[in-house]
Amino acid sequence: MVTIKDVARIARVSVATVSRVLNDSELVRGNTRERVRQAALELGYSPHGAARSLITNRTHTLGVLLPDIYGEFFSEVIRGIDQAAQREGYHLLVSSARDDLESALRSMRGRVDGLIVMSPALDAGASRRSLPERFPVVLLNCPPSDAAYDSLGIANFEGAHAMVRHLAGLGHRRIAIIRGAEKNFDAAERLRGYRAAVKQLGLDASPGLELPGDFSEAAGHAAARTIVESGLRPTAVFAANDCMAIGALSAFREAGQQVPVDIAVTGFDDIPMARYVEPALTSVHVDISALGERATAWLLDALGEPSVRNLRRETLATTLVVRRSCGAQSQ
Amino acid sequence: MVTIKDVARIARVSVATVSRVLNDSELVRGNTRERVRQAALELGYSPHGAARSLITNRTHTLGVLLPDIYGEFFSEVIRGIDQAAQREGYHLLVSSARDDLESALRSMRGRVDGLIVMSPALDAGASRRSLPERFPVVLLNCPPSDAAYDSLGIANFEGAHAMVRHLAGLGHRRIAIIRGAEKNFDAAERLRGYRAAVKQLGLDASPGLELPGDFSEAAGHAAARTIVESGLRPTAVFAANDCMAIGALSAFREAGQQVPVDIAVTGFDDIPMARYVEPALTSVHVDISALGERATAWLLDALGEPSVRNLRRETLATTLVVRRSCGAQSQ
DNA sequence: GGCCGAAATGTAAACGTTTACATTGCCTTT
DNA sequence: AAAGGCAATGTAAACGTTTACATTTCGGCC
Repeated sequence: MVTIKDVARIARVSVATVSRVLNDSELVRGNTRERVRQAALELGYSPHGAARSLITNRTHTLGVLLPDIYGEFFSEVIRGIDQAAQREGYHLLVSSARDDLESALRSMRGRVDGLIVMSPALDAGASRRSLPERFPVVLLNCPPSDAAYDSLGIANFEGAHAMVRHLAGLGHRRIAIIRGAEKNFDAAERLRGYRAAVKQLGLDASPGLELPGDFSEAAGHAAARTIVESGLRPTAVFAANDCMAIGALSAFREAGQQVPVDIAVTGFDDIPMARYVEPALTSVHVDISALGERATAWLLDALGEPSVRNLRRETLATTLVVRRSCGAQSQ
Repeated sequence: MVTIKDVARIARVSVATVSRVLNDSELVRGNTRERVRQAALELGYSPHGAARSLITNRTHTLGVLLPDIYGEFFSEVIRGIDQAAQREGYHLLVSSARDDLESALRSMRGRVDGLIVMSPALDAGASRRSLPERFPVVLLNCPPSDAAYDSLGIANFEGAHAMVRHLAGLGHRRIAIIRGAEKNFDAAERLRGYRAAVKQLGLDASPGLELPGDFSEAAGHAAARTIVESGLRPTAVFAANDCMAIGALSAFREAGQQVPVDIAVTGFDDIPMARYVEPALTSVHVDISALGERATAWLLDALGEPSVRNLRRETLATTLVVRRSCGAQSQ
């Protein structure tokens, strides 16, 4: 392994000079600068990241902690993060730590300059305590907490509320919801938005209309079957995410129910697939990659000025995307 | 920042002993072991990754270099990698380096123990030369090269060949192909498979039946329009990936052509979306996450025994998935 | 020509670990 | 009781950088 010493030897200078050249210091003569550059190139030298990190206390790496690496959502969010990070020359240390956030966090110490943590579990308070005190962290889609971290999320409540309003506007009075995962913050917020709208608009509010789910396609399928077999007879079904909506679509098709004629179905997230299913799915659009980009921007910001800053807390707006599955005429 | 020295001081032992405890060395008495554990816990100590890497020359991190972080393919492959890596306690340093593989590689020096590189560009020979000589690397979906690296890919040729055979078996004689990106290895192989099958089965082989594409949905849409407007009149269209097939589906629908009655459409990759489009897409299934898992397994293997091993080279089999878009009765 | 200050370069400490080697203490053996 | 051996612990060097500080070089000025 070729080190800075080798370069120094070849260029006939001290290691300090080599280091200076490589870090674009001003105080080295053009002459020697060239000699060093040449030597480095010749030897195919590139500095040892760990050694550099040790002394500078900077890794130029951002840690990304996700509950699970799965599906389109993850893909999009990490794309946004990567884009923003790469622009500033930062690397990404990615880890899916559904089971053990704590240990994942520990093992990232001394490896990253900051963290983007997505842990929508409602009871994650404990693991969050294991974050170092004054370490730059941005929370993604996390329940609001007393913790002193920047926090970024999406407008779950408002999105769900808007969706129910939209359905009500189409004349629906009995709207069922397929709930998201238990203990999931996003799921809880969407449910809250649903309930608020139902109450506000004076819609039918039987507890039976709230079906359990866990964000999986299978759960959507099961919920739709329950609806078909029970006597609930809702005229519309709002699934807490698109996957479940898609599962519901196929269940209804199997049961011989026509969507949207017999029953309207809508989702949440507007994943790319939503526009391709049959019928195309009405959903709540979330700009997922923007979420990642923004989180990264914040984090890099915080890295720049590690002084005490006031907490940032923001909720990204959502927009209703009307397609055929809800039965509205507008395409 | 709490270091090993602090722990040593609190536990009233030397740093060596602390280190030994933390690395599960046998030669420390249960008594002191407990004292150290206690102190570490109390202080919330966790070892500094960079410092550790510097001395051990191990980072416990795998580098993942992708041409682009985009869409389902990436998501799946990285999921496979992550799964396998996590099992062995390895981290993932992910980077999308479409533009500058070279610099991405350099900046990973001293940060990773091995690399998984996916660079399907046909002219990537140059950048590959910038890989350190005897460094563990697994190439993914790369053109075969003289380079001395393990290489893992998918059976593009065979998959395309099988698809054309399948279509021919349904009675099609004029089968068009929407080609993948120029200079892309996978694309070239799929084209080769198409041509071989066409020739072997004595199908119509007009050059006009080979339409340009770049793996994007838009390209598929454009190609389908060309087909509709030209006098080519193929009875089946084989798109080199599912995205393009989906684009073609929508173009045909807009043109009032019924799939599969008027024209059959098939794809490649079998992304999750394929089964949800209307009509469900016949495709060539590739187990993408298995690709990632296997690559990781190889890499970890190589890390274990850095002696001279013979090169591994493997091609993952594909399977035909018949759905409605090709017009076969079998569901 | 000697001196001064600035510019260029060198020297060595520091970063937080691991680990080879040295030291200590204790038990067994004679 | 002395010697020897082994288990437990300590000491310090090493890893490859960066950087504060020391030293050298050099040009210009008197």
